[in-house]
Amino acid sequence: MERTTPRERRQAATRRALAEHALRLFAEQGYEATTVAEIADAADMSTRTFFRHVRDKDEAMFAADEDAFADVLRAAAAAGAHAPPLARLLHGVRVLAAAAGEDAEAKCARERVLEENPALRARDLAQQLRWQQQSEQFLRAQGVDADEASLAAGLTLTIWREAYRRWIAVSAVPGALGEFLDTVAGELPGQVAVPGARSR
Amino acid sequence: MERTTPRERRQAATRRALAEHALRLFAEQGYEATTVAEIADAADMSTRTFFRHVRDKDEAMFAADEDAFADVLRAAAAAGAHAPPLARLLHGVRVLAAAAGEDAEAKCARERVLEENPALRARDLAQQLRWQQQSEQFLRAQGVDADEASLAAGLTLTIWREAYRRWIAVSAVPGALGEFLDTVAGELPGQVAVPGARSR
DNA sequence: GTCGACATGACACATCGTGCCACAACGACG
DNA sequence: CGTCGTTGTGGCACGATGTGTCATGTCGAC
Repeated sequence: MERTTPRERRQAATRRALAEHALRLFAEQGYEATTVAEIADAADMSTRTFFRHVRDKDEAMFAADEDAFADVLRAAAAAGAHAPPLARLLHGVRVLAAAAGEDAEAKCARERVLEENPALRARDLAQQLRWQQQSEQFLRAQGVDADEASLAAGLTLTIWREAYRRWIAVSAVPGALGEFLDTVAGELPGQVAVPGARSR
Repeated sequence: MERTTPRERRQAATRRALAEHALRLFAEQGYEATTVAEIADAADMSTRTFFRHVRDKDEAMFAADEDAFADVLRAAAAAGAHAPPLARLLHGVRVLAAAAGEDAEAKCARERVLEENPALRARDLAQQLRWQQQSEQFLRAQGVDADEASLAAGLTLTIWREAYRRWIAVSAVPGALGEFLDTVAGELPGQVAVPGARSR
């Protein structure tokens, strides 16, 4: 059932507000030029309280994403254990694709900020790695072989990233991200068919 | 011909020394517990000079890796433009596998440090992304279609990471990394064959 | 109304990273 | 021989980040 307490809801709202203000300020005046005090001011809190809600300045921008991934695994579980591991995970990330389509403008702004700030890009990649590891654990919990689970999770992330890249390249046309996921997944066999294991 | 000036060689040596001391100190006493002053002391320089050789504390550990990737693209170019894009890049990363086999202990220590410090892990991922982008540009310069180049570069990185993970899992047995590369590449067709593009 | 758990603020503090100036080594040039 | 410019380095001050600690406020339970 997953009841959420008022306290949890209030904290989630605070994180969402922090993420919005951080993204806006970073986009407007740059990451380095924005101080923690400014973000905290925008969100009506002291800097000390700021650091109680997010670990550091970087995390302000990603604070809201933390909770977005549980839906992916829920959808993946709904795909059923009869499907191939990669297909299960792909079914899950379609949920993420639908959610991203909701606020395409924010995703573009976010991507511009990541582009210009290697530190934030690094943070983003680290978050994706955590998602990959959670996906791998999910598959293993469903009985998938360890190596196969790891590779499938890695491939899923690669497909997601490539589809996302193409989606941003076309200015995040609503709904197109899901189609790109299918397109990229369809290109995989052609990529891997020939080279393979030249086992000596 | 690529002649290196004495100045360049001296700076490279300094970066290598910084990387060794940083990795050792991070492994011994932890990343957070190690101050810039300690690393600088170990390398016989002031903190001010430390920041003239590396951008920040993180980069101290990665300072030596910067130059390692050119060899990969050289080897990839040697594979010839008749091979499929993925095969070309895989041929390149085998060079990296051979180099990594030289100092397996250092790679294990490094991996332990990365494991325990999300900030360093993030930095590592960002470096891998830069390599991926350079690989993509390399393929495009060879006439490969943009989307195909991007996907091939992403797949290569996924294969590398999975092979590297398995190599570390067996305590970096000398020479095994190259074999893992072939193994993982050989598993790809089985992973992608079935799920593919369920185009509606 | 009182109590306890929790959120917040204020202050001090260590550390990080940079701007600026000073000093030393070294070669070029008159 | 002396002066200049370049390069590498250290010292110092400073803004900014992030944390420990204590004090205050808020809110529900009783």
